Parts: sequence; C-alpha cells; structure tokens
Amino acid sequence: MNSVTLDLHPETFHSPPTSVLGFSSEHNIYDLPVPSDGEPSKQITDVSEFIEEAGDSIDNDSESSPLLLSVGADTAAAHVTIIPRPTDVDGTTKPGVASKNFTDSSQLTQLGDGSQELQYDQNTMVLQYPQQLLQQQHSLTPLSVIGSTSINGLTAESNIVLVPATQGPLASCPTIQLTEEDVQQIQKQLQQRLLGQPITAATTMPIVATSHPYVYFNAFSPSVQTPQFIVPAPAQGYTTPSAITIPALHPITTVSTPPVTTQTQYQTTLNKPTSILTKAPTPATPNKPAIQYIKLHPGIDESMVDLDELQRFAKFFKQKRVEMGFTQGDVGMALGKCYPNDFSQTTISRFEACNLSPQNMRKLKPLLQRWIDNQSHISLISSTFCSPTPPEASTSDSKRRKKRTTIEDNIKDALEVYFQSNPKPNTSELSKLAVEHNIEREVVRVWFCNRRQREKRLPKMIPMQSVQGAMFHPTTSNEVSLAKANGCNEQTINGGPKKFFSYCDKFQQ
DNA sequence: ATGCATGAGGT
DNA sequence: CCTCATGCATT
Repeated sequence: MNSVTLDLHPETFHSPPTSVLGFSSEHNIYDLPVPSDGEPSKQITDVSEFIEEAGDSIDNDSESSPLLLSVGADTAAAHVTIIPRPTDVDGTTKPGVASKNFTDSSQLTQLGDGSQELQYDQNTMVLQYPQQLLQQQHSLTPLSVIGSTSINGLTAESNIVLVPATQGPLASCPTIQLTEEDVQQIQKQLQQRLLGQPITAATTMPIVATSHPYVYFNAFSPSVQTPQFIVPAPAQGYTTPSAITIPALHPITTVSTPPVTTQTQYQTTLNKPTSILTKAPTPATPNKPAIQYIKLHPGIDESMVDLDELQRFAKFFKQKRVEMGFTQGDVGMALGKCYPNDFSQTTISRFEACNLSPQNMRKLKPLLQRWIDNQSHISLISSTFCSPTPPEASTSDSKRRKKRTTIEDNIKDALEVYFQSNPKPNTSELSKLAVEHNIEREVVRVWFCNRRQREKRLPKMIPMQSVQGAMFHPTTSNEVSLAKANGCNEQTINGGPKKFFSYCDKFQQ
C-alpha cells in the first residue's frame, strides 16, 4: 500500500498552546502528498520533516488516491495514512465531502457504521471507503476528522481535514502559488512555534497542509466563519481571480503588527475559509459542498475546541485592546458606531473575562474581532485615530430602576447552600426562602436567576498542575467542578462564592 | 469587576 | 415563571 504516515504524536510533535492563526486546537491537512513508487509508510514526527516529505513527493503526480485514515488509540496521536485515490475513467477525481469526529479509536469504530459510506477496519485501524465506492465514479469525499484525547480532564485535539487538493472548500478559495522561499518561511515559522512548547491544556498546532506540487497552507474552522492564516504576506499580484473577496480593508500583513510577544496571532479576514495556496486553478467542480462536521459526541469535543478558542480570543482581544489604549468602555461605544448595537463596559469586561455564556461569547466574538481588525488597520494607516466620543447624555426618563439591594453575606451563603441542592426553587419555595431570610421574594427569585446564569458561564482555563488527577466535567457545574479540581469545598469557603471566585480568578490571565 | 436588575422572548 | 443578553450602580 502506498502510503505516507503522518505521526502527530504529542510526544514528538510539540505544538504551541495557541494557534498561529487564531484557530487553535487544530491542524488541517489537505491532500497529503503520496509517493507513487510504492514506498512503505513513513513516520513523520516533525512539521519541518513533514514539509520535506511533502517536497520530496512533489513530482509524484499521484493525482488521485483514496484516503485512508487511521488514528492512534490511546494517545492524541493521529495517523494519517493515505493511499492513492482512485481515478475515474476520465482521469479526474470526484469531489465531495464527508467528515467525522472522533476522540479515539473506539469511536473510530463507530464510524464504521457506514453512515457516511466509510468503513472501519478493526484490524488495521483504518477508516476507509469501501472498495466498490472507490471504484465507482462516485464522489470521493474528503475526510475531516477531529481527534481528541483528554488528559486530566483537559483536551488535546487534532483536527485533520483531508480533501482533494483541487476541490472541496479549497476549490473556491483564492489561490496563491508558493515559491521555494515561501516554503522556507513557513518552515521557519513552524519551527519557531515548535520550540519548547510542551503539550499542555490544549494541544494546538499551526495549520499545515501540503500537496504536490504546491503547499497548502490553510486554516479551517468547523464552527467559525473567520478564516485566518499565516503565510508569507502575499505580495501584490498574488491575488487570484476568485469568488472570494478578501476585504480590501485588511491587507494580509502577517507580521506587521507591533511586536506582540504572544504566540497568539489573530490574523483575520472575513468570510469564508481561505486557502492560501493551491496549485494552478483547476476546473472547479460545480458541486463543492462545505465540510460538514458530524458530531458523534455533540457538545463535547467540538465545543471544547470551541470554548478553548473563545477563551484564547478573549485573552487576545484584551491584550490588543490594551495595546491600542482603549478602555472597555471605549470598545463598547465604538462598536455602536460600526454596528446597530453598542455595548456597555460591563459586557466588554465580561467578554474578556469569559464571564458570559458560550453562546453569548460566540455571538460577540466576531464583532470584537472585526473591531480589532479595523483598529489595527487604522493604526497602520495613521496613528491618529480619533478618540472615542463620550456617550450622549440622554435625558430620557424611563422607569427608574429599582435600587440595588444588597443581600447580606450570611443570607447569600444560605441561598448558595440551598442552590446546591435545589437550583430551581418553585414559587412556594421561593416565598419560603424569602420569609425565612426576611427579604423580598422577588429579590430571592432574581438571585436564583442570576445564580443559574452564572452557572452557565464559560469555564475558566486552569493550568494543568492544578487539576492533576482531577476530573473535569464540562457538562456539569463549572464552578463546583472547578472548586473540586482546586481542592476547594465550596461550602466551606469563608465568605462563600465571592471568595471562591477570587480563588479561581488567580488562574485567569 | 461584579451584584442585582431589566426586558424580550418563550413555555 | 423561565432563560438570556445586557447594563446600571456599586464594590
């Protein structure tokens, strides 16, 4: 079997905890090159090696090869085995899309249900298209895979996307042809990112993809519409005829931002996934569906990636905001100028601290991202951008807001205890509590509403050491599980929740 | 940064 | 009444 094996074992493949492109926790590999000389599998343990590998096989025009996927079982390793795709009578490869998520080989097995015409071979641990299918003129569908492994409750993921180089989502992407220098530059970047970055909470990798005869460098995110990428800044003239418009406002300047000392580089453009490079435009297939992610375990793996990304972005955002000298309030108001709605300092603060529901975070992220993009751009053009304008003093007299009541600490503690056993007291229970503590029933009700809401906030990132041996339950109480993870007993903490949060906040950045 | 509150949209 | 997004007012 002609194959190339890409070994992404965490032990050998150290990748930075933050994404180069803002798309973290994933590496996407498009159309790995396949040597056509019948060479046996190769193990590649390093990106640079990988690229060399790719280079080696550049002249092999194994245009069409079936895709086989195998995944290491007990590690976060991802083995990608590729054998030549079948060629149709007319010599072309059919497009199509399929995708699978799995977290280990056991789940891989589940993929063998044929639901997506894929079969899993228990012995070889290979996921593949049935033989007949390969021979049919049927579309050979690209594979997208997310593999993840939990370590101490935190997840290391790898996301592998295999699509025919000239089809699928890439087909409609702007293309740029890489030069020798480009490749070297990429290599350099990758190597830098590989330096001494241990696998921690989330294994993330720069996006590497190669294909003969050119190298693909692509970022693809299943859930986000914002493509991001690094690659040697495309010199003018690199722009390609394409349906995709890269907003002129945002020249893709890779390293033009002032010396940011983070590994995180959010490079943003808008809209669709953007392939940086592909080989000469190929006859685009009319049928080019978007990659779909089929969730085997909805709400866990993928959302972990998602949450991780949100947190990372929040941090990035804050850093950027501060760098540019804006206050949270400024940003909130500024947003009002670009979008129908503006936001309060509170909201921005909560966003940065991830004190919002994941859903809310997701909603806000693109707005803030665009704002950052714009500001970056403006500051590049002229350093004299206008300072934010203060809000108009509105003299409207709406119903005056109820004055904020202060619930005594001991009562709050009691409510907290109650909440642990019954987070959703009914009317009578509410009344009972109100009487018991001699406060308005409405106040109690609102307290529980807010308490429940707090429960749904994004979990915070915690360093590995703190959670060693502790389980993390993403679907259960964030606070409680975090408390336990940190050896806290919520109910015994002096001062109740307030203190508890302070404790957790120590891990925030 | 956060506690209590509001109001819209849902059951 | 609830959830959810959001903010005033206060810490």
